[in-house]
This record gives sequence, structure tokens and C-alpha cells, in this order.
Amino acid sequence: MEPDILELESFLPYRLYRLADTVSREFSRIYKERHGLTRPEWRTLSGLGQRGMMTATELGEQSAMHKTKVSRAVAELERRRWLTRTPDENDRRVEHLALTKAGFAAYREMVPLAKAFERELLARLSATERTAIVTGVAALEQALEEKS
Amino acid sequence: MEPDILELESFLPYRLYRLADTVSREFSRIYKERHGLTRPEWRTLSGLGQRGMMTATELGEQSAMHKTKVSRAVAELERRRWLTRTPDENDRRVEHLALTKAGFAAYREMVPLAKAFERELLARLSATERTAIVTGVAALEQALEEKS
DNA sequence: CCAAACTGGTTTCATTTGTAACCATCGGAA
DNA sequence: TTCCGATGGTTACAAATGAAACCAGTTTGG
Repeated sequence: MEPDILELESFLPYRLYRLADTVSREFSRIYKERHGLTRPEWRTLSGLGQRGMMTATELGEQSAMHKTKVSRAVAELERRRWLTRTPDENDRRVEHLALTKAGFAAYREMVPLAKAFERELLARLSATERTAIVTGVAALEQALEEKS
Repeated sequence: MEPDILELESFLPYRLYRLADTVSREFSRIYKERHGLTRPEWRTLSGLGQRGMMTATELGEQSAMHKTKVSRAVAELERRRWLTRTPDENDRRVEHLALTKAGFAAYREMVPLAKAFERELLARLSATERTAIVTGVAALEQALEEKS
């Protein structure tokens, strides 16, 4: 193991990125083929489906998206009539977003597919490995929160 | 736990992606600030530094990059005179890429920084957690290889 | 030998993304 | 009040990306 050489294949940031990229790419096929959604759009749909009513800022925080991504995703979902905006009574800068019936229908259709995807992914691991990935990811998440 | 709701925060594809994104973003500051490299450029540099001499195709395989990314990264590094191309003797479509002295110097400067980054990241975890993330990632990597 | 299929690599074009500037509104502090 | 800095959200512009077309060279099957 030469000390002045970096082995990309075992370098954690690289491995994590590649892994996430592969998984995410594979999963995206589901909502892309099904409804022609982009990832930001899917996350918006999924965030609102889960929580019911949120502002754009809250959406961004929950789903880790830059505000421009949120803005564009919301615009597109609105164009499809999958969500509506309701101006806030007290603060006229704020809009409350919520899924329409059609939007919620799409959401309900997606949920089992997403769950199945995750289930099948984890099914390829042993019980120990499943625990490992979940623990490891959780630990790293927490470590990163604290630092920044 | 309502069965028809998906909790984004605990959905593995989402967590993985966000984690990788955060880590990668933080790490990218190092090579971005230091040398103004993009991620494909950094990977190219790092791949050639590690292996010595490769074709563009090999580079793409090793570092999981689309061939257009490789092509552009190589072009940029060549412009900086950090790498050179040598035409293959037998197959005139192929070029062998290698770092120049300047390119290798940049590589040698980056390696300790990369290693320190990884070390400090892992240092925030307990020994058990470190094992967990490494095992988990390896397991998922393998599971994905097999399937596809 | 030759056409057809294939491969390494580049380029073009449309789409996605990030940064920064921006607009409107809000909350204080003077 | 009135100004000023912060905040919610959108837009403009430049850079990064991916898909597909492309070019040159190579292999294969007839």
C-alpha cells in the first residue's frame, strides 16, 4: 500500500457517490417512466404527499433541495395541476403548497412502488449487512449534521 | 406507521443520495479551491495518478464516468498540460493517457488532502460505526453488481 | 476482398443545475 | 413613521450533464 497513492476504489467519498448514483438512477426509472417526473419533482410530490401542506422553504429543508430546484419543481407540478398554492394570510411572501386530488392519486400510486424498490434492494443483503448499511448511514448523517 | 405514506427521511435511496451529495460537495471544495478542478477532472487526475497510464475507456470504467465526461475532462487536463496522449501503435483509435510532471505534482499534492479528509470524516464515528458503513457499502456495491 | 457491424473517442444539442441577481414583503431599530 | 437588513420565492445566465449523432478506424462473416 504505497502511501502516496490514493485508491479510488476504496475511497469512501467516491464509493458513496457511485453507490448513491447507481441506486438513485435505478429508482428514478420508476417515476420517470411512469409519470415523466424529474428527481426534484418526485421529491416535491413525495414531500407533500407525506406531510400534507408545506411552504417551498420547508419543502427544501425536508428534501434537501436548493430553493431554485424547489421553485421549478413546484412550477411544473402546478402546471400539471398536481398541486395548488394558497397565499399565506399573514405573510404575503409565503405560499402554502398542497397536492390536488390528481397529485395525491399519483403519489398513492408511487408509494408502493418506492417501498417495493427499497425492499427488493435490501432483500439482496443478509440481515447483518442490512443492519450495517442502516447503522452506518445513520452514523454518518449524524456526524455531518454536528460538524456543519 | 401508515402503510400508504412514504417517509422520505428514512427512505434508503434518498438518504444515500443526500449523504453522498453532502460528502462529495464538501470534499470537492478541496480540489475546487486548490486547483479549480471539476469532479470529472479530479477523478481523471486521480485515476491516472493511481494507475499510471490508461485509455479513456479504461478511465471511464475505473471511475464510473460517462465517456463524454471523460472526453471533456481529458481535454481540459491536456489544455493545462497535466496529461499527454500517446497514440496506440496497433489501434489508431486508441490513445494512452498519462500525467505529465506537472500533473503528477498536482496529484501528489492532492493525495494527502484526500486521505486526511476521509480520515477526519471517519474519525467522527465510533469503531463499530466505521465497520458498519464500510461493510454496508461494500455489501450494497456487490448486490448491485450482481443484479445488473 | 468487401460490406456490415462494432468500438474508441469527440461533438452537438437539449436539459438540468448552481450562482447570483433580483423583486416583493416583512421585522426591527432609530 | 422610515430606513435597512433579512427572508420567501423567482428569474437570468453560465456551466455541467446526458443522449444521440457522428467520425475514424477495426473486426468479422460471407
